[in-house]
Amino acid sequence: MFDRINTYIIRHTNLTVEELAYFNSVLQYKTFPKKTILLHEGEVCNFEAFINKGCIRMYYIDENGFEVTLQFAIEDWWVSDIASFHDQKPSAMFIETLEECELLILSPQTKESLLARVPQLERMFRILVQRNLSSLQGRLFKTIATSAQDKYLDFIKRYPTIPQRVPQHYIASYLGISAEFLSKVRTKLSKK
Amino acid sequence: MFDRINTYIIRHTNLTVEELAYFNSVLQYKTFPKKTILLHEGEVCNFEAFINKGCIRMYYIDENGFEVTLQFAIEDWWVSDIASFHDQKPSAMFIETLEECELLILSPQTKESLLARVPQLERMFRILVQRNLSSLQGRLFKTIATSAQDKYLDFIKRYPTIPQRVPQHYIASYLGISAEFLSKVRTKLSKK
DNA sequence: TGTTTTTCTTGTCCTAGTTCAATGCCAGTC
DNA sequence: GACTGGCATTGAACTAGGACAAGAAAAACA
Repeated sequence: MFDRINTYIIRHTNLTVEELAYFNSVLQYKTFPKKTILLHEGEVCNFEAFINKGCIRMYYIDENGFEVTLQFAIEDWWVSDIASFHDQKPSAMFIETLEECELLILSPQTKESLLARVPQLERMFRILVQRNLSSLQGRLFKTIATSAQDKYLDFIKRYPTIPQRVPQHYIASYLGISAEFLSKVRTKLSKK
Repeated sequence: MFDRINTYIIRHTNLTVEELAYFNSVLQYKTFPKKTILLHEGEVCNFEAFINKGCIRMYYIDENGFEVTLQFAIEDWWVSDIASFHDQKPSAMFIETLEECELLILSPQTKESLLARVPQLERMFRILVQRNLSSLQGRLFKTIATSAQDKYLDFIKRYPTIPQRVPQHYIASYLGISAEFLSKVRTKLSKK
């Protein structure tokens, strides 16, 4: 049950055996069926979850019902609306399972006490957020500066396993293009 | 010289007087003229700087010379390519002063030893990055989901002082629209 | 002060991507 | 094994915004 996350932790920290055991002891293991909404817009996000198995999507919806996928997350990723989680304020996004999921969950309280007891994790979480920030910066750049086709090619290169796991129109909403146009881009590419 | 940053630190932490004094002692104060490039694409970013005075722009340039402004930063902001700074790897972005600037600078080494000596700052920097991440998420959403006009209106609402300080075509490149089109949006708005 | 450089505006034409609507295509599921 | 509801594809008509060019205005500079 903790194999996957422990491998992850060992790669990113040098916790002692005791610390690791303590870490495991505060995690809450939970499974969710496909298409479960874990976080609704307007709710406070009370989890930071490590994906042991499954696939999750984070997205925004505007007044007109227009959807933008912020992130797909699969095994070994952490998911949370970190701002909502941390400041305990209402979230602007949705988080939804796309497959049946096994998650290892931290609540704000357990994370707090975990960080107090194992300060080294403070660093790990900071680095995690930094990586996230940096890749989001790069993505914003690409979103603005490159064509639909290039964004799509870049996407399948960066996340080669995602297209097999999620419906194509979600990928379109990640790239910031319409589902129809993504389809047209794909047929054009396949003709080459 | 340290008034501004100390006010900032006091608001975000509860350092002791000694810790604060130590923090001040490791900061390097430097001034730069307008239009100085502080970080060039391809270089390793060796600073994390608090802006005591001035205005700075972070941006990307693609192969065709197309520019995207990632961020404007003014007094009380920290600027750095955090991924490059932290991992000591080449940056993909430029950082440039738009006005004469007074900066308080941390090098990777001083930041490292600072965090070791004042662990509370680890938390402050993590929160800083989290805020950054969260606002970038919101921005990506708006970039994809809203019209040029709405993006511009949102921008001047969020950053009311920036338009007086930076050329308009940089704002266009922040919004992801052409300078010409921003001009057209503005004349249309002023006619109403 | 005049000169040079940078920034801003305006118009025309153009295109990448959207919207809408129709059709076909599975994968469940009763 | 027929029926359903989500997905994907395709086409036609449309539009937000881009590219280019040329001038006006405003800063910077000496």
